[in-house]
Amino acid sequence: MTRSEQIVLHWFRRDLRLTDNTALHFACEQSTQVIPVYILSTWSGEHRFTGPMRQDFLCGCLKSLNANLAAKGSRLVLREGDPAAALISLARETGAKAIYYNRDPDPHGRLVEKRLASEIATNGLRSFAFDDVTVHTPSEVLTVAGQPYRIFTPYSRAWRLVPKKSLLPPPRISELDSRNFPGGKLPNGLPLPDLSRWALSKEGSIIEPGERAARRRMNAFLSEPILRYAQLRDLASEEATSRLSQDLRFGLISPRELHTKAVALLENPGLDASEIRSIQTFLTELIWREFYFALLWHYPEVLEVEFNPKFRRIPWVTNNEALARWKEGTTGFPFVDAGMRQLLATGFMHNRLRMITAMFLTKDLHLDWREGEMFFMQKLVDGEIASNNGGWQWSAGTGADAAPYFRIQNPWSQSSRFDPEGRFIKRWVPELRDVPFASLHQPPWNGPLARGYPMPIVDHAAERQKCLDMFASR
DNA sequence: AGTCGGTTCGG
DNA sequence: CGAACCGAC
Repeated sequence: MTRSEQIVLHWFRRDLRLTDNTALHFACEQSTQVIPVYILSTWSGEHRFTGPMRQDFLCGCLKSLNANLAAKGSRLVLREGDPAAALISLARETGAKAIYYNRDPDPHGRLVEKRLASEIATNGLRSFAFDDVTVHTPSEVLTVAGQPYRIFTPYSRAWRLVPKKSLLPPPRISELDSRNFPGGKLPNGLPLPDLSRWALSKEGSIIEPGERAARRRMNAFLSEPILRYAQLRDLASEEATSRLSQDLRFGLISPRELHTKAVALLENPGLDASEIRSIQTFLTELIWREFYFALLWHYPEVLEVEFNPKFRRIPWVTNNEALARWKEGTTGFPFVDAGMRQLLATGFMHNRLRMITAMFLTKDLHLDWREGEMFFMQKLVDGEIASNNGGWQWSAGTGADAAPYFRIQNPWSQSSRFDPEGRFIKRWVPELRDVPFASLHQPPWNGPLARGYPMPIVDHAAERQKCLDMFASR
């Protein structure tokens, strides 16, 4: 394509940033005018895969993206409905000849791209798609036989050996100025959305959205906490995780940039062994994210069934009362309830608590992991289909390289290991504020722990045994 | 990215 | 008699 007088669209999707954005970079490089567009969804009320917290974060990100574009002399053009139809009609209105976008590797994203590709061909338009959501695409990390990996450790070994692309140059003024983003000439669009668009209302308060806040979090984490990540990340009351999951989910930061910067820290000669181990532990977490994207790419059926065919006939129980108690955080297991209430109040849950609450749902209550998977998607700001499914199947013991079914976390001993003084529990379950912390780590033998706090809904030791029997008989 | 129940070992 | 270790699930 020649650069002269070429108008193109950049379709923003889950890449809500200007920095190191692959499709946006090439759109700017290969055209003279880039029209930035985002297509809003039109559903209303309940949604299987999202909810108010994540939609609210999205609204904040769009507002921030619009402001960042305005600083370059442009603005975000918002349209709605079927992306293929909306993009084609916007291209027709503006005389754009091509649509640039970053691929969304989840099944829904792939479907939309397929429709766009087929409709675009009959409209005299071109599209240019780029890989941007992960450091490596699923097809870049395969066994020597060309098969997808099904076990994490060999996957991660192969992943590390794949050559890494270099980062895109920081955007030059000329690529992002008003010649590329001609604000005055942009077509009209919808106003920036708020939750009323989907007939939702907000409950609780979420982390700050937008590229600037995300970059601040990334730089803060890389400047120091990453060096203690291995020792502290599992402690519930230490805020020692990276807190970057929602930023990767919405593409507020580039996974390549995060990876490159973390690897660069390893070159620092002043590091001691535990600091090196911490950086490597964090890199391993990034690779888990890539592993789950690859699994969902190669095995999209995991959204419906257990990855491991051996466990597709587990008789998961239906118990609406128990499910409701789990959802609202009133199971009588302090650590489980604290995690669930953190989720309800903030749209976030500490990773250790995600495992514990998930194992509690599947191994203590014997409820279907798909119920928990859906609930997490509806509540989590960082809800990512691939990682969420991978995590749930891991916890349920049904997944690729999952926890063996007999590895069952004990919610009482987990809290004594990872919240010894009960600080996390007391923060999120205020009824328990005055309970001596030692009492939080064992089943109460003497009536409720506190007024207004329920007795445990099940006996962990007994349910653990039931679970072992249920799986062993498969 | 387990827990449990059993055994061994040292004070 | 508790901590450390070990195999089984």
